[in-house]
Amino acid sequence: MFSKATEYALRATIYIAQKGSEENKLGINEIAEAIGSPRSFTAKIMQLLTRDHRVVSAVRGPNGGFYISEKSKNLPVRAILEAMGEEHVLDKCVMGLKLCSEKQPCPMHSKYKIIRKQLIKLFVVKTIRQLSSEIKDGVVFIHQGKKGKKI
Amino acid sequence: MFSKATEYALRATIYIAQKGSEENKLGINEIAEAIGSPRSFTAKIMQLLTRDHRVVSAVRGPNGGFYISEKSKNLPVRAILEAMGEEHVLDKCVMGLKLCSEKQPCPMHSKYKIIRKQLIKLFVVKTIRQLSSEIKDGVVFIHQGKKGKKI
DNA sequence: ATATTTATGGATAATTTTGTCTCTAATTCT
DNA sequence: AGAATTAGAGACAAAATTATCCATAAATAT
Repeated sequence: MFSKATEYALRATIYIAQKGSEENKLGINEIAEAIGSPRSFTAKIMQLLTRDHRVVSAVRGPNGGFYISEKSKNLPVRAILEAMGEEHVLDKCVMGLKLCSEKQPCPMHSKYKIIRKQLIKLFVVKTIRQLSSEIKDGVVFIHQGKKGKKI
Repeated sequence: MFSKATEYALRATIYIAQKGSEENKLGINEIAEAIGSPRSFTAKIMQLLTRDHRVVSAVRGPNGGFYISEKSKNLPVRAILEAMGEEHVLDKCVMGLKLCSEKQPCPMHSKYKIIRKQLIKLFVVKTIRQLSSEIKDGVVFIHQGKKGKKI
């Protein structure tokens, strides 16, 4: 559904929200290890999440690291998608039609729009805070996926 | 949600199901133009859809081309995803966790599972035939999308 | 049989996404 | 002030996806 980058962003943000705080900032090494993402790539992603302090905040130097302000924790999960420039995924036509709409619906439109509506709602009503408090004990954030060639 | 390849596969299959028949096979040029996909790339995709005559059938030579048997039209849309090796997209965890489950749910699991269920159902109950009969007049299958760099 | 038409298969190229490395800038501590 | 620590930024590399090209195989028509 989302790109690897956005998956990492979701995991990193929620992990930071749960484990960190302004007093206890988390370093990129800890974050990357915790969520099972490549360190340097994750650092890049953090740059997207931190610019303009929109979602995540960062402080350099000793005892520096990443944290999420209490205010930012009230942002909807969608804010993470926005920071990653993938919020359009929620609105997209299943068949990839640019012009899919009520006026010119693709064959799946009428059925999918109901699902899309719930999907959008999920990302808008759920806040980062709510999600971070929903992490169950023993849940591993690590994902080791591999893909084979298809064509 | 899906790869470009799979989007093209969905569009091509449904287009062929609606416009073609065993008596009136459609050529790759017509198909690619109709659905707004690159010709040669679409030819590759057709190879995936036609192997073992699972979804689409193909005949070479003059008056040859692609068509979908009446039997295949009764296949669920999911069969297209399977031919493209993307059926897992329907089951995937939103956050990309390999081990996301009832036992070890990611923070979005409980809410998303309801949506996922509907998504799976949509792809299983809807047949290619049903979708092909749902194409509204004047609907353009063409999509001209562009992407910018994110990182 | 031959020419024509159409898909097939393989190699290759372009683009995008993912991932790495290194040097720099900011911050803190002593 | 200087050393240490941490994120930031840029160039670069690898891998996956998307796209193109060309020679070949199969089928038809003449």
